[in-house]
Amino acid sequence: MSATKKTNPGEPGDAPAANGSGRSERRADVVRLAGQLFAQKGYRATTVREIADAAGILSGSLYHHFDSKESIGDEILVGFMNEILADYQAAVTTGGEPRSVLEQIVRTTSKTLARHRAALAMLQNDWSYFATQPRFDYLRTALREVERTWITQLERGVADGAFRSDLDPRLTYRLLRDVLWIPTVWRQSGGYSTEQVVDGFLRLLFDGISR
Amino acid sequence: MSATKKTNPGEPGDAPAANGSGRSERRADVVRLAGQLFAQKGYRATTVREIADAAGILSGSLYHHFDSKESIGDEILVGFMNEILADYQAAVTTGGEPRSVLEQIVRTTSKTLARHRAALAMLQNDWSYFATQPRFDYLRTALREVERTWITQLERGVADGAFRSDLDPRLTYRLLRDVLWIPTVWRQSGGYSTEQVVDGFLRLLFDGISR
Amino acid sequence: MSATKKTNPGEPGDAPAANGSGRSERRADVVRLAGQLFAQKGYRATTVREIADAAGILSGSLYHHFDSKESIGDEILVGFMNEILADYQAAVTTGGEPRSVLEQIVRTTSKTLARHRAALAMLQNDWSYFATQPRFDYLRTALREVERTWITQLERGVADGAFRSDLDPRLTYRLLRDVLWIPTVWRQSGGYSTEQVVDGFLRLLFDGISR
Amino acid sequence: MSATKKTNPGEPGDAPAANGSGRSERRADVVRLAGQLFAQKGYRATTVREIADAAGILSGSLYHHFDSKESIGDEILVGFMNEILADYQAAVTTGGEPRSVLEQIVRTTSKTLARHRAALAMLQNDWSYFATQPRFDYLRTALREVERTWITQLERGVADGAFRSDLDPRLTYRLLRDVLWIPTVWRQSGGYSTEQVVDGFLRLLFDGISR
DNA sequence: GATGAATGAGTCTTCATTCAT
DNA sequence: AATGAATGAAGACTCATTCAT
Repeated sequence: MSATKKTNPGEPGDAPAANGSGRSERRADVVRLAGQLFAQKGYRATTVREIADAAGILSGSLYHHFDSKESIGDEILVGFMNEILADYQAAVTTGGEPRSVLEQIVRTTSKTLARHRAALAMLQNDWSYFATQPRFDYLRTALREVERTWITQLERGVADGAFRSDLDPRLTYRLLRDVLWIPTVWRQSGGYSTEQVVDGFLRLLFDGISR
Repeated sequence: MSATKKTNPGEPGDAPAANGSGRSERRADVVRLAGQLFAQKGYRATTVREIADAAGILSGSLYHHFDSKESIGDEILVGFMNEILADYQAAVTTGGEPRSVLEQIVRTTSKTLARHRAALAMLQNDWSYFATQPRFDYLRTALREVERTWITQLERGVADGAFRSDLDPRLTYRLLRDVLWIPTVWRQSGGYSTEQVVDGFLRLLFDGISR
Repeated sequence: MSATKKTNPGEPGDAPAANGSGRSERRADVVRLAGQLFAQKGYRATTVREIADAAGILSGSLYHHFDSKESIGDEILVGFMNEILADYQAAVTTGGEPRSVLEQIVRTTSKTLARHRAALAMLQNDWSYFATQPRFDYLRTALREVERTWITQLERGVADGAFRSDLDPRLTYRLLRDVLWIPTVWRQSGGYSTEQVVDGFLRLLFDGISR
Repeated sequence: MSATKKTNPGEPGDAPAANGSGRSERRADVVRLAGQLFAQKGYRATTVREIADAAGILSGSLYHHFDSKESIGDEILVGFMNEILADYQAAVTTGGEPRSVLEQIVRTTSKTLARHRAALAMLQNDWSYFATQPRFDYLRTALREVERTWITQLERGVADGAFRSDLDPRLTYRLLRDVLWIPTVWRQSGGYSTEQVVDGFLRLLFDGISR
């Protein structure tokens, strides 16, 4: 969607012989390193100097690869969001029953979330920042899509009798939402495997804690 | 606990021209105003100049009332945390059944949270900052206390057969935790009254979404 | 028109007792000093550090008085342009004959130009910069006004027979324009008094060099 | 005069795989492209990266052809100045009457100016820069030569009665100078042909605007 | 001839804080 | 209590230039 790549001056495909994998190892290195720092200290609290230090170069040299700190953040977030949206679409496309659609969503996104801890941490720590930057509009768009999907499935479930008839889909999603996104659960699972966490969550979601 | 009051050394409360009412209206004013700003834009993203502007004074003049920006944040958070802890202790002291203890916790803290939106927003937006500052250790302490209480009550409920026997108290708390704190739910309830939100949450907690 | 004044937080007139002359001596000092530097080395080539050094403060301290380097430049240029426009309007308002209107314009603006050497130098050295900055739109607006005035007076003169009938007002203004603005003439007159320069110019303008 | 060519030491013009046509097409290309950029945005405001982009290479590769950005500017200005000086010398060498010498100067240099718009724009936009760089001393030297010529011819004209006896040659040249150099007139003539501009200028110069 | 990565000095700007008045 | 001026350290970013490949 966004993600400034700082494309080479020439036209794409201009390089004599393509370099297989990706633009540059260094570049990918920097993104990964920056992601770790962003996750630890937050996006805003991380300085470009720290990123450069981690990469073993001078801060000015970062701008050889990216045209701003935002571009780095953007690159991390775009990749993450696209995968999440794909997870949702895949689950919906199955056309399964509401309960199985939601279950698939939780199971697949939990894997995606685990692979993108940096992005997750950034969203939690610096949401108030990203939310105001036009460049990151796609985040809000994606979140709306996620909300729509949940509400739709909850509504279907209420309609076909799978879920409680007194369930308020919108309110329920609001209550759930934060559990879906909050990193602490998915990040440091504190001794629990991802499986366990997911199963626990699904049980809680469908049945609550009562016997 | 913390909260630097900048009391003139040795003579608490006897300002030359003290005005009956309290320490200082100005001071309370500033804290309230700062809280609003912190809630809107986050603690770190709010500058002392903005706080001063809101109070109608110059930024340097703030240092007459507080010895640092941290002191203001501290004041806001200490008050909040103390009330929350009191809520928990009150609920536990009743000695009621686990389910009713948890219900009371949810019902009373929801009111406290509503009264301290600024603190709540600060914790969400700038947790990564407060978590690293020794001065704010009491936040982590309080959170541990909260966790201990939930786990204890969940364990009691499993033991006495009120909750599912396969319930993992620690994991369940982790899953729940974020819902307890995340402001979005309690803040702008989007058309729902606090009552409705609390009832919805309790229903979800105890019974899940299935019919 | 523009010129960010960095107005005090409170409402205007909020100060207990007005401080006679102007906002601040320091501020005026900085503007003057900056003007000198801008005139010598150009606006872009002058760094805020140099300005601060000249004022005997640190570069960051400049931002107590101005909110950007541009604001300083703006302040210098706005004052200049307003005076120039006033000169033109005054001359036109007399309703005199074209020749006398133009003569008055040259005579009064020459004095204004002498008083605003910094602005003049900035316009010459960094026109290509100011011309592209939306903030400085008023410069282009003012220049259009000046052009309109000259062309109008030249047309009137051709019409009433005071000027050559084969005179092309627009082309003539274009040829003249630069003489009107270029600092070198008005700045270091190299031994000539301003009077002499103005008289020489008017003679050249009206009669050329031929006998 | 100046203009670093980066000739391989000692062996001018015998590049290993020299290609009949000239030193290098690339090199000439870059100079032309750079000239366009300099003319548009000014010399200092143009970055080497922009020049390289325009040439379809990376900025580092420019240093294969030139040893600095200055060298490129130098190359452009030297060529221009040499032609201008040649124009002046040719006109003077005719030994014609002052009026015809000046007329020839205006007519021939106007063509040269039209061919070197980039150089002209650079001198206007960045004169304050070139004027301080020792490397560009030749610019000032050339300008002095031009001044000397005009003053000499004006003096001759006053002496032989062709020009007004009260004409001050030095002052007159100062007034005229800027018209001679300022690009706006010669560059975008706004609907006028170069012929028209030159004729207009000569008429203004010799006869002024009065009837 | 060109690439791509890096340098290093410098740019404007921000902001919590201090302090004489 | 408050002002107004200043500090100083840090922030993101720019750009001409170098150089191994």
